[in-house]
Amino acid sequence: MTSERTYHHGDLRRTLLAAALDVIAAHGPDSLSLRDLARRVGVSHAAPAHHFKDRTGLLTALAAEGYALFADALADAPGLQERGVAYVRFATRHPAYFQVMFRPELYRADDPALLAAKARATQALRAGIGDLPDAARGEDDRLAGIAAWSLAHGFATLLLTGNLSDALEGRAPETAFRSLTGLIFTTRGGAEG
Amino acid sequence: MTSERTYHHGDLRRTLLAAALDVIAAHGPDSLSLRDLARRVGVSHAAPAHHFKDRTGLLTALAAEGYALFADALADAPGLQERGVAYVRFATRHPAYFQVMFRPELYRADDPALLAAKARATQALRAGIGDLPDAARGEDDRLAGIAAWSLAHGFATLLLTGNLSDALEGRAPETAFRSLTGLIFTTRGGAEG
DNA sequence: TATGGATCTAGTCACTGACAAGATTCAGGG
DNA sequence: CCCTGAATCTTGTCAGTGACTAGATCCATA
Repeated sequence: MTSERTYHHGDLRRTLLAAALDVIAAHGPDSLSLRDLARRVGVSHAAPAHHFKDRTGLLTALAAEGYALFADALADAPGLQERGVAYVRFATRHPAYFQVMFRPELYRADDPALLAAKARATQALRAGIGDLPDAARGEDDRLAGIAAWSLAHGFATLLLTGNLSDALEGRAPETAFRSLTGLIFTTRGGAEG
Repeated sequence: MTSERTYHHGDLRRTLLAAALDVIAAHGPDSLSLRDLARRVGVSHAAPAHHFKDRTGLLTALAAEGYALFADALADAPGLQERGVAYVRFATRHPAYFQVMFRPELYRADDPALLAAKARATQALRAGIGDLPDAARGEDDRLAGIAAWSLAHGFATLLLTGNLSDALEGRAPETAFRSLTGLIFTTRGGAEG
């Protein structure tokens, strides 16, 4: 498919997304250029526009994909603590997705596909704090949920920005996060799913 | 000074930084353009280069200033919990500084002035977890320090990206964060400075 | 094999960051 | 008072980018 070049690429959309992930993982979302992407893939500079309309469109597609994968990763994790670990693991394994997802100014936050995937991820994140909807929960449970989210998100973010590299001293991030949460949440018995 | 326009601006450097803060607070660091900045201030498009060399230079200066203000804000806060509240308050009051500070790809992380300011902020952040250096502390204290940092940073980051707007339901962020930390850290007695 | 839609190319425009060369202003010494 | 050097700012230019338009090519299908 990709070896013999024809006029029609075959799966340009998928190829562009993959290339974009590479670039973002290596140099961040800011340095992502549609023209550079087109050059890498070997198409004209305007080809990406047909699949994504514009740069924001491509990043919107990436964010939607990211939220879908994120929801899967969270849903597979048993218990609150392991869901936090899965959160951190996702950030380290898929830094490109993660960075785009949490920079809403990069994409169209009202995109239907993205909203659906994000809702699924939010759902997976909330599960286990209590299976009740937000409104039916106690104030403390809601705050604890925000706390757990903040803890995982802060750890992941600091990690990706290089702010924990010396503090961890070579420890695996996931392991450090697991023992860290154990330290905090054991007294409240928050480790059950 | 600013009313009567002469060839020499008077304090162009300061004026450019202020304008940059406005733009970043309104539209994020990505949309910051040196040429737009020059237009706003009323100088030629190349004038900013003399003070900051390039775009990265301007953002480096902003980050350094931000870390200095951040260190002050943290140092003024009594106790670990209030230091966390100060962390969140800084993020909400100075979103432009905060965003730039925690996106190291935007600036020159090896800049001496920036390193000094950042070291001061790190010092202020660590104070109270234990006045010992990292290496002399117990494993648990070190992890608890990372946890506290992650919690505050995650909360602040989620807040600025709009991810907590519905979860907080109109509550003041600082207040919510205070009760949230109280919920978690009370059992460990981590509220003393 | 003809047709219409999907996919991709080529050309262009305004904008940006970076650089180079020159103009203006200021401070200080003769 | 003028002269000189340094600091500050302007003008001109170049390559790279996102976005848009028109047109070329290919494919399915009838």
